[in-house]
Amino acid sequence: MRLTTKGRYAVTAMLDLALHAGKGPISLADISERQGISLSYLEQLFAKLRRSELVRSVRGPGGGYQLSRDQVNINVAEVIDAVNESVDATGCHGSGDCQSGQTCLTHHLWCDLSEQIHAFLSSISLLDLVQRKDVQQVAKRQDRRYVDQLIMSTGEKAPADRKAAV
Amino acid sequence: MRLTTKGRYAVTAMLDLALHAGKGPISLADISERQGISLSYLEQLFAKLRRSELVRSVRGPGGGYQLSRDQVNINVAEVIDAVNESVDATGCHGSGDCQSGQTCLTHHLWCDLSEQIHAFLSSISLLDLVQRKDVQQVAKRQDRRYVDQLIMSTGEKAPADRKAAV
DNA sequence: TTATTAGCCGACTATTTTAGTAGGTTAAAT
DNA sequence: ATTTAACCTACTAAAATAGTCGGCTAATAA
Ligand code: FES
Ligand code: FES
Repeated sequence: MRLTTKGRYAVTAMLDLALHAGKGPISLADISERQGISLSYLEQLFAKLRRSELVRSVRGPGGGYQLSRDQVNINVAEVIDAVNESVDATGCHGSGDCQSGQTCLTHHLWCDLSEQIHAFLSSISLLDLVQRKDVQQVAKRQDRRYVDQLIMSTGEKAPADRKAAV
Repeated sequence: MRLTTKGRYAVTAMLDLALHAGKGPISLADISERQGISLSYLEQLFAKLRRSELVRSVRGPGGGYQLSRDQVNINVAEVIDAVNESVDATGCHGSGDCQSGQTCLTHHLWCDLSEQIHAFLSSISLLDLVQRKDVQQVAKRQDRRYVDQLIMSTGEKAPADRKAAV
């Protein structure tokens, strides 16, 4: 079992998509900027998310990604699973044969744990996350920061005027 | 967050110790044999388990390891923790600053998950495991196999007589 | 006393995974 | 025609995993 940045990035990116839904496709460059994730790495993750049919892509200018299902119908467990980070805690992947073909002493414990984690993560939908106060706060901060950077790069306003400009 | 063979081995070995408690110290060679874990690797794991004061060692012939506390007072979470496999699912180790010093979008989700896993694993004591039917069955099989091998290596009985010999 | 047992300790290593980078191709819009 | 942004393959540095190897020390038993 493992849960590293790969799975965390995937969930974060999907949540970013959910938060900015209804404004047309979101480009990976935007997500990269807002969430601080390398663009090329995001591309790899989204290739997997697309293969798992969790997102739809639109090519060309103004293109990007959209959730392929309703937010309430996508849960955290399947996002993590899509990028090959299994939520499985057993060493035998459930088959009960990790000790030279036979069941090891702790197999059932790991099965129970896997079930526990899976039940928890699959009970949480993207909509649940979008509606959380703490998520909304962070999202607000990120959007402000993002707009700031856009203005900075266009580059005609002094830092003190930034907030007024928005 | 990670849960690999390191943590699984540690729990398995500790459970082996619990199952054979009351028969004096258990040598790592015995555990290695029964559980199919490399002896040298076990030594490394037990060095950590000893530092965390989960086991006591007895040196010399007839020596080995014993649980340093009652089975009911050792839980799975602390065993995993002792071998440096954190049960923490966050990327910031709880400090909430993984996105260049600020809290990332999914921080609270991973905190919740960590809490969930920790609550589950710390609610299970070695005694709980020892009392499980499935554990007892596997333990029985392993003990039989182990005795078989002892006889084989002493080597004076034909395979057909093995069971009678015990 | 001497051999054996079994814990203790440090260093070394092959393999795998992670977290990326780099460089290009293709489809759609302006 | 140019730009945008998805798409794709291959490569890579660094870290972690799952060990191995060799030697040392304390305690017991012959
Ligand atoms: S973890 Fe399933 S048999 Fe060991
Ligand atoms: S996981 Fe804690 S801040 Fe990102």
